[in-house]
This record gives sequence, C-alpha cells and structure tokens, in this order.
Amino acid sequence: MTNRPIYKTKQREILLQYMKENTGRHITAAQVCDYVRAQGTSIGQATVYRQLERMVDEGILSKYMIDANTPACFEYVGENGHADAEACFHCKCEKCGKLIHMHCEELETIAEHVRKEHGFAIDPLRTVFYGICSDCAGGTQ
Amino acid sequence: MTNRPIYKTKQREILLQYMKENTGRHITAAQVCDYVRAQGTSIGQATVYRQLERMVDEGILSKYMIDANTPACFEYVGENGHADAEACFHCKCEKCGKLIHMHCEELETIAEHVRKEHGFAIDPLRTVFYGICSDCAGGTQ
DNA sequence: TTGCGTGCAAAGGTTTTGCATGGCA
DNA sequence: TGCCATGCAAAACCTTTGCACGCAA
Repeated sequence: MTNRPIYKTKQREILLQYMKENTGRHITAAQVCDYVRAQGTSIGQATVYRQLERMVDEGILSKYMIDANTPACFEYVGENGHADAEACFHCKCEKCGKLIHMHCEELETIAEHVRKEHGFAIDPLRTVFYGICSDCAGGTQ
Repeated sequence: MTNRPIYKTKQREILLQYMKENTGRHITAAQVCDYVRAQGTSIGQATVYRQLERMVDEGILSKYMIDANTPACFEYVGENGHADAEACFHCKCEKCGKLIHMHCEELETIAEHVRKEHGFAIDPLRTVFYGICSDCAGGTQ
C-alpha cells in the first residue's frame, strides 16, 4: 500500500464519518456527493473520488465494480483493516440487481483451496458472485 | 432471455466468426472494431456494441467487467449454450492485471453449496474472482 | 514555511441513443 | 412489403487530470 502521511482535513473527516455510519451499505461516489450537498457542506467531486480511492488503498473501504456503466460503489470495512470482513462475500443478482451479503465459512475453505491448488489468493472484498437470487429464481422466471 | 428473431446479417456473421476464432480469449469492443477495420470491411461501432450485447443475451458470448475504466471484454462460449464452459471460472490479478482461466470441479461443488444453502445460483460465466496471482504473490511483493 | 489536499472546470474514454437508410425474411 | 439492423454523429455517463489556492503539520 501507500505510505503517504494522512492529512486530517475537514473533508476527509466528513467522508469517513458518513461511510462509517453506512457500514454494511454500498455507497456510490454520487451518493456521497448528494449527501454532502444536502448537508450544506460542499466538497468537490474530485476530492470525493480522491479520498474514496485513498481509503480503499488504506484498507478502510472496499470498492466494488458491479457492472459496466454502473458507478463503482464503496463500503466501509473498518479502520482495523480487512479482518472482520474476511468471511463476507457478495452476490449480485443479474435479474433484480440486488446486492446480497453472504457470510459463510465454507467460502473461506474455497478461498483456501484456490490459494493452495491454483496459487491464487482470492480477495473476498473485491470479488462479486454473479447469478440469480432465490426470489428471482422461484418467482417470475 | 429475449425471443426476438435473429436476423442473419453480414455484420453479424463477421462478428460471430471472429469471436468464435478467438474462443478462449478475451476481446474488447475496441479490438473488434480494429479487426473489422483491418479487414477492409467496415462495421459501425454502434452495431458492434449492439451485436455483442445481443450475443451475450443469447448465451453465445459472455461479458466480463474487469475493472472500472477498463473496457468490458467478451468471450465466445459456444452456440450450444453455457454447457461446455460450466467448469470455467476466471481470476483477475489485481497486481499485474492478468486474467486467468481456472478449470476446477471443486468450484462446481461450491456453486452447488451456494445454491442449496444460500439460494443463490452462481453464474460462472459472469463471475470473476479478484485477488493476487502466484507470480505476484511470490515475486515483487 | 513546506507540501499535501482541495476545488473548479475541462478532458478522457467507453458505451448508448436518435434518426434516416439499407437489407433480410 | 414490413420490420429489423445498420451507420453516423452526437450525447451520456462516470471518472480522472491540470492548475492555482488554501490549509494541515
């Protein structure tokens, strides 16, 4: 990761607090901008993007690319690093667009297997499973 | 999926053949355009995008969103549907950017597990594992 | 005081869309 | 003949970048 000094600016504090308050939710850069604007405070969008990206570098946030032409979204995963999100994968339903958190220890076994057998260390924070959720599978189609 | 009639146009045939010839490779829309231009033939980029997207719908191609600001890429998976690509997942190295095909039956077990226990039917064709490949893990870092 | 962070505006690149024309069925 | 596919160009979209100024350390 990077080893720049971390400046404690007003903007960074606002963003950090907002992301922390929304732990477990997926927030886009645009949503952050809207929130900030609604607060009366104003932060340039360039700053929003730069700070979010930096926090991803620092391991405070994780970033998901869900789809093409869908803005990237960010999620707070704690200032103590990735530790407590280790067992959390994400599933994205291709039908309804829902994004599901999946906590499952079996999946850690999988990650283990892939690392040992295939020499690939999966990053659960960035990986998204695409497929069809139960609602959509059972219902309409 | 969609049930439109499939018109057999010259453009579609060219695209289809090119994608088929490149089975196992990941092709971007831009690459397709370049190829077409190099052939002397000319296909509007709008058509390229529209046809590729349609073939994804039909199950002939699959589409991967590797990263933000990286063009989407397409891969031929056969006209007989998803069948023969069932056991193939993809891994994207976050460090060197490599895209790796991973054939593994154990992963099918996983998909099974997720479907049974979590009610989510994973689509292997769209799912990409992010992480660090063996080269990058062992070497530079 | 130094250098990083910020803000604004503009650029960048990929993908989509509108509309008239051409071609398949 | 009817309808879909095509092509061109322009638009839309998210994200990044350049540069001058402000602020944290």
